[in-house]
Amino acid sequence: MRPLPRSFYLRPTLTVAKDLLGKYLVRKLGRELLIGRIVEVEAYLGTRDPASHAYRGRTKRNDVMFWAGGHLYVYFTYGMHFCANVVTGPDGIGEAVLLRAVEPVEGIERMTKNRLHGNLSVAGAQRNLTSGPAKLCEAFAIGRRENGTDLMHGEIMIAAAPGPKPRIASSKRIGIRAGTEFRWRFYIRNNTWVSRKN
DNA sequence: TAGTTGATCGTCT
DNA sequence: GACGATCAACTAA
Repeated sequence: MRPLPRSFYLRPTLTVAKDLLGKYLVRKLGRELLIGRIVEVEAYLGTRDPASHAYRGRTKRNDVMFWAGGHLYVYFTYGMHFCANVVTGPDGIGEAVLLRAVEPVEGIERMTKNRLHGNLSVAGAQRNLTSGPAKLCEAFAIGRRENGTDLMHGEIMIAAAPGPKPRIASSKRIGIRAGTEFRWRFYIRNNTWVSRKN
């Protein structure tokens, strides 16, 4: 499995966001391989988007958002959770796509163990494993250390996946106060692993 | 089923 | 000193 090339991420952020749906998120963890099919994302458009971490300019926290496309921006929130973004566009613009949910494809046992070690419970069904931005980070063991990871290097990457292009739906973004007028959440229609129905 | 709340801490004001 | 790109447990009806 090979990572998508840098050029994939250097395109307009909304294009990349929709194009990420159906792709594989791949994590090499020692000898184990974790794979999830991306089913839900949100776009954050840098300094022109009031909901974006980059809205008020470059800081120590959001610095990675301003790197060139194809890096991973991981942030800590609510005192306990991590969320992962794919940086998009050329160097210096501060745009990214939040990974909100994936469908587990491979390494489900490892993901379950990772979830048990974290803050969140895996209560009940397997559909709770990766159906939210903090849940998928816990399952894939993505935390502070992974902030700034280059997705070209292979440790964490996004790869092409088999199958037809998924049917895409859009909605308002979740959990934000400003910028609610934009429908920049994209997800695969009728997919069980999407974080909530809409 | 919808709505509310506690947990918990780094970052920015 | 306030609050968040969350989640799960709880309450009410």
